[in-house]
Amino acid sequence: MRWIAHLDMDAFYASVELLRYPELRGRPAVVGGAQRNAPELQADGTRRFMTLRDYKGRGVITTATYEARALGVHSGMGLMKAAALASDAVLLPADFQEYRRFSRLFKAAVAELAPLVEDRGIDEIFIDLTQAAEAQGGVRALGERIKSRVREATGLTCSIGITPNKLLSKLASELAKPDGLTVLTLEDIPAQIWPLPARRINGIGPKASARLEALGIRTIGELAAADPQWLMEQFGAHYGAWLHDAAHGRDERPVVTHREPKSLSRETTFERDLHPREDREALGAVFTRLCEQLAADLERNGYLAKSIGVKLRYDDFRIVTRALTLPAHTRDAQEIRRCAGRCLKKGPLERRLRLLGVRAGNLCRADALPAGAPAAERAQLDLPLCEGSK
DNA sequence: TCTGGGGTCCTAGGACCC
DNA sequence: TCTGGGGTCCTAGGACCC
Repeated sequence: MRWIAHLDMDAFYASVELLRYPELRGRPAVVGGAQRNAPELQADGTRRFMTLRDYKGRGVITTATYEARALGVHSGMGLMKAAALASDAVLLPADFQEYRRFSRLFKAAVAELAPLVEDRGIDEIFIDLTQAAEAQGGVRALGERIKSRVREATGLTCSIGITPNKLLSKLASELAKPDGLTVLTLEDIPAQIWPLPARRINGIGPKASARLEALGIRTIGELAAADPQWLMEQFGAHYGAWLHDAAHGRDERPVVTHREPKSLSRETTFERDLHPREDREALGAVFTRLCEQLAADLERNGYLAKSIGVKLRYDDFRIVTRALTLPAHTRDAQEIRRCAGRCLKKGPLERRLRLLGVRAGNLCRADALPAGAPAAERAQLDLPLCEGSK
């Protein structure tokens, strides 16, 4: 029997901003948009904040304070749409460097008490508490200690769910937000989990939940009661079987403390849609910059890529991807640019583009190329051709 | 008032090889 | 004239997550 915790920082980006601007506490505020919205200091020493009313552009909300959520705005919502609902809400520019700093702080604080931590992005982790809880007075006591340590280290609150697996813990952490601690056992599933909407399960998104609803299934309990054979007919063997297991709270996935990235990418949405031919110059400049950023990312993280791809989002929001595999691994900006250019030529180029992205896939660690790697790859690394590597 | 940026995994068809 | 079975790699799209 395992004890797995899911820890979720409460309104993370917005809460980090409130540490900087405590005068905003209690006011609806959202994080999103670009750097140009930074609050300006006035002559009397107070800060003048931009509100959603003042915003013009294509940004979305990354995080909303609970006060802003009460007005109906939520992450992922376009800022222009949010302005219609909460025009007086303060708009703060996203400062990812600062969020990453706080992310490292809270993760380090947790690791002091329980070292088996799995990263789930900037503001979430899974923790395997099975060993640590025995030595530290049980799961609930350890959960409380983790919350205190996170608060000491960051000044921020988090919500924790502790159950026998990841799937249930992810659900449980949301049950008492913000600043909550929920411990569930398998016996609690019917009373605590089955009444929840099926959409709350990690892995049931908008499409699947709409299809379930059309089939008369709204709650996790209704999903649990559905015939597994029938689910497999409706959703395919793999996903259908998973839906059945998930609804019954079954999940054996381990907590994984380290993972190698499979791809790195850079993309940007233009302020106005660009036409591949009419705006060739502007598009080419952006394209080159994305390739240079991607090359720098590969270099900084110590990876080489063997496949390069582009992503195009047209003005009608349709997405097309094109990719090519290289003869040898690379992290050279010019080579990436050439390859991405060839990919771009494959895509339909009649419509205006809203977004352009470049992706590096098929990664390998720069220090892990086999000794017999082709000369071109070794030349990239400035390694002598005769020296063998491990 | 149109909807960011960075990822993962799965599926499916075609090429190519034995 | 008609027609195997398996395996891997590559490409493209789509659902989903934070």
